[in-house]
Amino acid sequence: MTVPDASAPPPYHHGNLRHALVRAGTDLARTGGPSAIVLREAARRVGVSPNAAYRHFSALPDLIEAVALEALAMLARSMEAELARLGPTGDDRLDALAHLGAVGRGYVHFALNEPGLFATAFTAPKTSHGGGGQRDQRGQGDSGRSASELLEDALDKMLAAGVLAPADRAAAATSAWAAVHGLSELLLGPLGGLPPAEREALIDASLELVGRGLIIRG
Amino acid sequence: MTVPDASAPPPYHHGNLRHALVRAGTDLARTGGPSAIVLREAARRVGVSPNAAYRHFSALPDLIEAVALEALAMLARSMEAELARLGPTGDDRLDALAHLGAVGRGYVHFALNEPGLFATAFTAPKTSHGGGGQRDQRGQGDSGRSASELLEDALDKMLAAGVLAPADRAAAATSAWAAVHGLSELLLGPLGGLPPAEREALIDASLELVGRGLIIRG
DNA sequence: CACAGGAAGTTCACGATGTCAACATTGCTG
DNA sequence: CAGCAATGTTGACATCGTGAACTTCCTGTG
Repeated sequence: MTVPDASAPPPYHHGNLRHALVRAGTDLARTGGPSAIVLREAARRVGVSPNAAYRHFSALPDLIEAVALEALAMLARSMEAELARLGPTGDDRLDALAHLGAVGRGYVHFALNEPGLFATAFTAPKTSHGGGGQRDQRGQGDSGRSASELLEDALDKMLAAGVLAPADRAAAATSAWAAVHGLSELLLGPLGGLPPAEREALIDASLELVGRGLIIRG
Repeated sequence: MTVPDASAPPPYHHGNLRHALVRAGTDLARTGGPSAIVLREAARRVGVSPNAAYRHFSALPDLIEAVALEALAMLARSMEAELARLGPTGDDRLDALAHLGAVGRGYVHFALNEPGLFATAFTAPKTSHGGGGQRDQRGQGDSGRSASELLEDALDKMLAAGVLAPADRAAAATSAWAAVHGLSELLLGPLGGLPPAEREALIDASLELVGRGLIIRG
């Protein structure tokens, strides 16, 4: 279904090498994290000479960054998926809280389901930011919104529902992100051996702590 | 001052190669993170053949793990340093809160001051845990307590002061750790370009959020 | 419709790295 | 003082990222 015409021989030179390499790189990262992305192996899997990659990427870090962008998009999709299974309760406040929780859950679950890609998503964006005008660096989900934008949306909803104090709004994004990101890393690293049951309980507890910290006092 | 006897020629074979290699590896990690730890270079710096390292480490990951342990110890020391500058206020509750804050601040500051070592501290402990009886895996600070133990101490103090609900005690450690760890990673990664002033404000806000989430309601 | 231009790949080559196997050295122990 | 075992050294390999030069083959121009 991906290939429109299977009978024809592979097009011109290859067709779309760049995309194929990113796919191969993604597969590598999936099982071994960013350091598993090895240029020669990716080329090998695509059936092309190692140096062919240099027609599409300036160097290895460039490929890795492309994979990271892909991973970021998947992260966003995971959050969207969790959002999609949300039923409105009728109470704006509860809805807003649930919204934030879903975003967080989607985040942590992506990390747990795709540890290699998750790790890849957060490494080495050191390459020049180019011009400087663009506020978003791609990596969006199906809704066209990036992971961080989905978080901001959730916080805005809380603000609108009156569960989040305007004064806290600014730091809320980073704090919430930090809590969820840290939890993910911990679950993948030091707390790796945790049984699924305890793990889920911990996720719930942590998300609740974030909520408690954010919610307007009283 | 580090070398007790500078007049004598280097002892037997080398003296204490293992330690020297870990030191060299630490220096490498300091500027480039775990991936900058390269066996041959470490050996080169110590003035020894590459393969000499294999008398002390089964392979590269083994060296990296040793460096990670060293980094963990420095992390603990950073937290201890922050604790040391704490003046008792007379109020147990405030003391407990300040204690937790200091632990968190020591954590984040270490991450910011030693990004490479911080990154190294949390990577690839995948090697077999050996027997299975030992509850602590080294990496202690000068007080003999590891970073995670220092956190637990802070939480116990909060419990004793009545600021932390016993029911929350279990998840508190992980949640607090996650928040602080995530904040550190974010400040080093996606939020890397933040000006110091904003950064400090963010740290304060995040630590306060953790406090708010933990503190007994009311 | 041929053909030049250039994009996309290929082949060769190099230096660096992790690691294995065999060999050399040296301090300690009986 | 002899030999053993720990500690280092040499030599060799496969693999990796990457640069330079060469080859194919699509595509736009006359």
